[in-house]
Parts: sequence; C-alpha cells; structure tokens
Amino acid sequence: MYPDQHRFAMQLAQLSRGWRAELDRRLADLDLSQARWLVLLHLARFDHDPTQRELAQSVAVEGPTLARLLDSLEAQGLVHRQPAPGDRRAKLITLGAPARPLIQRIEAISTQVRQELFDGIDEEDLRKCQQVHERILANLVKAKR
Amino acid sequence: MYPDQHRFAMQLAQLSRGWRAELDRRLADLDLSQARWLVLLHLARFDHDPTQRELAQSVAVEGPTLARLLDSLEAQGLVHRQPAPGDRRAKLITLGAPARPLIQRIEAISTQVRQELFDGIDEEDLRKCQQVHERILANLVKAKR
DNA sequence: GCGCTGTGGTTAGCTCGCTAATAATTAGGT
DNA sequence: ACCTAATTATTAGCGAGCTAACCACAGCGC
Repeated sequence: MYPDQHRFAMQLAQLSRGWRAELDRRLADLDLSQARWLVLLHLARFDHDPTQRELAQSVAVEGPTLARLLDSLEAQGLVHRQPAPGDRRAKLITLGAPARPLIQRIEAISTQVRQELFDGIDEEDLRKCQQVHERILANLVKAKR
Repeated sequence: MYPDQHRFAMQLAQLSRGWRAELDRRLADLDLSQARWLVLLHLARFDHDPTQRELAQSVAVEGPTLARLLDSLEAQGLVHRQPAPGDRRAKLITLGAPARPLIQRIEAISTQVRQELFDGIDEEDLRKCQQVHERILANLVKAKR
C-alpha cells in the first residue's frame, strides 16, 4: 500500500476537467462545446439512426442530459428528431446535412489534442492504464449494488 | 497506434463522475456532497490555517468555486473565515469544532470506497497509471500555451 | 506620497452532469 | 380484453465546475 492512492480520484477529476477545457478552447470557433461535439461524433459512428436511448448509452450520459444537448443541436440544425417507426414513444436521431463537414474538423482537432496529451507516454503503459480504468469501472458497477 | 485511444477521455469522464457519485451516495447521511467533503479533508491536512487561495490550489479548483463551497460549509458551522493578520484582503480558513468527528468518518468511507474500486488491480499497474495521469496533466499545461 | 499594477475574494451567469416526477406508449399477465 | 409494469422522452430543479467583471487592498516605481 503506497501512500498516494488517495490522490487518484482527484487526479481523475482534474484530468477530466482539464482535457475537456482544452478541447473547448480549440473548438470555440465552431460554436460547439465538448458535450455537443461528443454527441455528434457518436452519432456519426452509428451504422443506423439510433434512438435517444441508444445514443445516450453510447455517449455514457443519462437521458435528460442528452435531451437538452439535442435541443440545442437541433436548434442549430445539426441533428433532427424523427418519429421511430414501430414505437410511437421513441425518436430516431439523424445527422443534419450541415453537421457532416463539422465532424471532419472535430475529429481532426480531437485527434490532434489526443496526440499532444499522449506525448512521451509509452503505448504499453497507456494500454495498461486503460485496463485499470476498465477494471475500476467494473468495480464501480459492483459497488452500486 | 492501437484503435481505442479515442475512448480514453470518455473513460476518464465516466470514471470521475462514477467515483464521485458513489461517494456521494455513501456520504448522503452526513449532509455533505463530495465537493464539500474534499474541502474539509484538504483543510484538515494543512499544518497551518490556509488562505482561500492556498486551499483552492490544494483542492485544484478555481477561486469562485471554492468560495461558494465555503459559503455552505460556513453556514453549517464546519469552517470559519477569519481575517488574515498582515493582509486585510485575505481570509484564513479554520476548521470548526463540529468538523473534526466528521472528518474521521469521511476519511474512513473514502478509504473504503477506494479499496473496493481498486480491487483486483495490481499495485504496480496502479502506480504506472498514476504516472500516466501525471504526464498527461503536464502535457495539458504545455498545451495551454 | 501617489498612482499603477497585481492579488484575494466575491458576485453573476454559463455549461453540463444528475435525480425525481410526468406523460405517452408498449408489453405482459391473468 | 384489461389492468399493471416497464420503457421513452421530457420538464424542473440542484450541484459543481468555469470565466468575466468587480471591489478592496498590497506592493512598487517614481
């Protein structure tokens, strides 16, 4: 048991906030905050038009959080909500035409940031780190019950 | 270059949110959200009464964020703001008497959570993971300029 | 001593996460 | 067929982070 474990959670919070802030900074001229960008990317990666529920799970966010993001994305004309055939409760989310070119730029910028932030980190260590994260996430699920 | 790096930031966000939520859940009966708890812990670890500035840096939070947290902690009688001798702008933050027993319980619970979440993770991997985090934080500072 | 610049703290207002409660609809059990 | 359960999305409201703008005071140069 080494002594710095109690810093772990704080490190996580700091990292997460800092990473997001840096992205926000570079995406500022696109009128897109990171939360909205993330929705677009996930949406673009689906091979079919997802329901809000599916999209929310993919982005790892709760329903209401996504709903509000979609409100603003829809207002910008970047996505559309369409009635889902076969289930009148659900809505399918589709990418609006103006979103396509944006997504290219977003993908480029986020990749760029990622590369800068991973600079000097051994790839093997990075992979291990992600495994640690996965494990903690799994433990988190266990803890909840 | 392996393909899952783009998940890293999302993993971070999910972890950070999940960890905090789990702590919140277990600390609910103390009338303390995790942000406030964290302030108390940092405060307790100082060897002198810090100014708000010092405390904010320790907690890794901006000034205004801390100010509001202190408002509510002070309202609960858990901390006090006292004029700093020698600088009439600054205020020293001191622990209120009712905070002492709370801190014991908080420390116990957070240690407990930490142990559960680290379950099954090799200590060496964990350390490596923290080093990766540190490096990214450092790169983040570089990126900002 | 006087004014400029910098620093500590607060206020106001934004984003984005959450839960709880609601409405509409679907699915299941009897 | 019908009543109850569960599911989809939304609304309302809270917590916690941030920046920008502000005041009060410190520190410095001249």
